[in-house]
Amino acid sequence: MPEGHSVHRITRQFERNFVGRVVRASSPQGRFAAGAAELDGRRMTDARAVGKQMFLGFEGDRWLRVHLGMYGAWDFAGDILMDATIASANGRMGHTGQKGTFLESPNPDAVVFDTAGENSVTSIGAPRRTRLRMSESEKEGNELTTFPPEPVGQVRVRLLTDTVSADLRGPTACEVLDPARVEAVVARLGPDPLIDEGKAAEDRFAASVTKKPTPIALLLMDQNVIAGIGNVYRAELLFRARQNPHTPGRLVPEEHVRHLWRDWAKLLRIGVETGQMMTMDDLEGEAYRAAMANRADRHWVYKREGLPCRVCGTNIVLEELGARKLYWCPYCQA
DNA sequence: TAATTATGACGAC
DNA sequence: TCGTCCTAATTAC
Repeated sequence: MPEGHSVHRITRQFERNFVGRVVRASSPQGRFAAGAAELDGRRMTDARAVGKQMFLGFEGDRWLRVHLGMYGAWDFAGDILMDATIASANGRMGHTGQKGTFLESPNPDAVVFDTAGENSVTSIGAPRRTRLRMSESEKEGNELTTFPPEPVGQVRVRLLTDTVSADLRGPTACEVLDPARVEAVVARLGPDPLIDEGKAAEDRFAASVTKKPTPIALLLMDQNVIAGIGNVYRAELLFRARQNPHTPGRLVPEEHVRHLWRDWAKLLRIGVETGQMMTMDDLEGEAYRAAMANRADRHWVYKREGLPCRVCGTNIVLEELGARKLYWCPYCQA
């Protein structure tokens, strides 16, 4: 699945191309006909991500909650605005803030057009007529000859403006909620470093981990403990911390726990900026370029079972833990 | 053409 | 711990 970084990127795509516009909603597949009818004709007012959850806000206090699950995807087509500036979220209050609620707080994913400031990375530029699939990675599709394109396959929801369409397929969750139910979903999630900044969020994560007997590898995947981490980032974060995956949370040194939080915040930002799950950011020069170019060279341990560890040469181990694959180096992470 | 796989999550035992 | 749900791309036969 799209881990946290992709959901934040998709949210920004909606921010750029849908927020502020009147949206036609339909369910070509038919399985979301009632929900689509409820949204149809309303203006989209907001687009937010927390962990792997995305919330699209519409006039009249309607929210579309989407979770892509293992293989969900959004297909955008039309004259698409691409490559937004990464918003700086300094000082924003997140959902673990002391006052207010998630929906009342400023949207940390809001695109900031700061042409003069030092946070400005790229300009938006003109829309480009194309197709773009956004899932765990992003890729452009065939040339777009007619707009809107004919729906292909199992399209649960199609959202459509004058210029852009977005087709949702394969979601594990897709439902219309009122604000109270959005708050309830968000309240159950652990902190997300892009929403919950500062020491309070780190403290909350540390407190949650250091009192549990559960292996740290399972805690990192528990969305109630920390939001947005999936199987790739889990394996890579543990290797980067040289942390044994099986150590119970309460026995992991608190400094390691805090390191994991900060490292996740770092990798998440890199992921949102680049659209790649780049977990070997410490590499330099040619090694970095090779890692960016070749997916197989991009990770320390993920999907490298049986291959020698990049640090010590010991074979990377694959084991099942909680019905998911866990990759780790038994020597470096002893 | 069929089997396999996937970067989730939930509910029933 | 298991079964279940969601879909498409890739691989095997």
